[in-house]
Amino acid sequence: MLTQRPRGTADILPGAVEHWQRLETAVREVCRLYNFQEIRTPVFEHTELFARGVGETTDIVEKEMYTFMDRGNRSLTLRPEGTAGVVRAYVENKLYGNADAVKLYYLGPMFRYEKPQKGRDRQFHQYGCEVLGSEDPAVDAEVIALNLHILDNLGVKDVAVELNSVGCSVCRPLHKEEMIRRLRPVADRLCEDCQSRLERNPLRIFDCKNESCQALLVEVGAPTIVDSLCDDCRNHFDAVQSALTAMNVDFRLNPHLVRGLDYYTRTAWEYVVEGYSSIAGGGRYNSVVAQVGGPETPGIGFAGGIERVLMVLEAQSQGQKEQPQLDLYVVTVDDAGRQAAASLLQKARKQGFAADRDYLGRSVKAQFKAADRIRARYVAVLGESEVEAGRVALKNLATGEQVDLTWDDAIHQLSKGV
RNA sequence: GUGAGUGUGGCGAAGUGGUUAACGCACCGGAUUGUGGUUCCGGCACUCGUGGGUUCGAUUCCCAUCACUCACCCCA
Repeated sequence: MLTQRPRGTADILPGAVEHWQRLETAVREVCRLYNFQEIRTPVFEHTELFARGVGETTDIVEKEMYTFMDRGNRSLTLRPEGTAGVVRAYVENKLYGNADAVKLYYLGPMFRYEKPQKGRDRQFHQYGCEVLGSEDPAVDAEVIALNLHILDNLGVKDVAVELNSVGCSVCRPLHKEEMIRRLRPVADRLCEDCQSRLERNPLRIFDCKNESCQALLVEVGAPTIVDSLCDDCRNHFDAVQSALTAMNVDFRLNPHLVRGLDYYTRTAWEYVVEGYSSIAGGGRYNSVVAQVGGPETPGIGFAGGIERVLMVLEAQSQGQKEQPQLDLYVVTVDDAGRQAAASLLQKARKQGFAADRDYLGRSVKAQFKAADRIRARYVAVLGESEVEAGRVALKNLATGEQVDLTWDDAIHQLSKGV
């Protein structure tokens, strides 16, 4: 147990961490292009924030939060998602004082107490963007495009954007009522899951894989949410679509798309790759800021699952070769060589070359194999004769060429070749 | 949370109620001794997830537990 990580957590080891860094770099770079700025908020917040911000009746709040009492008897919760904390920071620091809409992004660990499976850990990681202070449909389109840009830069292929509008506080309740009115009389013919969905979130019934439920929806003529939008929402949704088209962003309408968090209004979307669960998703949330105690402020954002994006990326990029990791590997053949090695290594490193050596006293042959394994470009052989002459045998591992040089010349040589 | 499956050396993977648990890869050493990615020879390494129980005896049978995988739920 001592040597076993907690369930649903992962060690990100060398070899994998490079992929994480690449993703993080892509997020930062693309966000810069769209003039989004990074924000870092605490990993835990007052439990209340999530209860109010994410929604009391969501699965997240009802059964997935990591909640604990601290020594001061405060109820705190490890953040299950990123938006609530960002909104809290926005309100607390009065960022709404800005004339412009505030464009923020974040990156970091999130926590949900769930049964782990592929692409679903208890500590997982998201990157996400939020825009606070504008309900311009152009913002919706821009945010949708932004993540597509990130995924594209990373080389994720075949990403489809699924788009829907889930209405607002005016039209959604009406739609919900209508759904319930039509389905309640035949509720006993719905599957078990859908019977509970009917009261909580009837929209989800459209997502049920059970054919009889789908047939029942048709039979009772249940309206989709997009068909029930109020004029304002309809216009907004139309404008978002034209903006996306104008930006050359492909999307497909999915009238059944529902997002899990209660706070979404109007635009809701997901990024899906065939054969995988959605790798990112977002939505507009026009009531969250007020919900959390700030001034009535519209917001919109998305979050991407880092593990999920990397999973797709890995599956799609089989057989990509690694880059050389080391410029120089010092092979020592005897005590004289081993003693001189440190000095040669430091000289090389101070010149900006990545350099390493053997510390296990292994044979020359084994040291060469090690140099190969870590893809060193050059090997410098140091033995008594070299040390006495103040020289090294420098071998290019790719070409097999080996030359006898002074240390300075050898280090100079490192900057040449590939 | 529900259902199913899996858990043997660093990795992959055989195996049986009973003396020293195969093999492959990797790793280490050697092949006239200071040179790599091929070959040959030799070697190191396993509390058989963990804890109980049955048994003269269990890695192999039973129970529990932990972890992982898959599906559902839900989500990133």
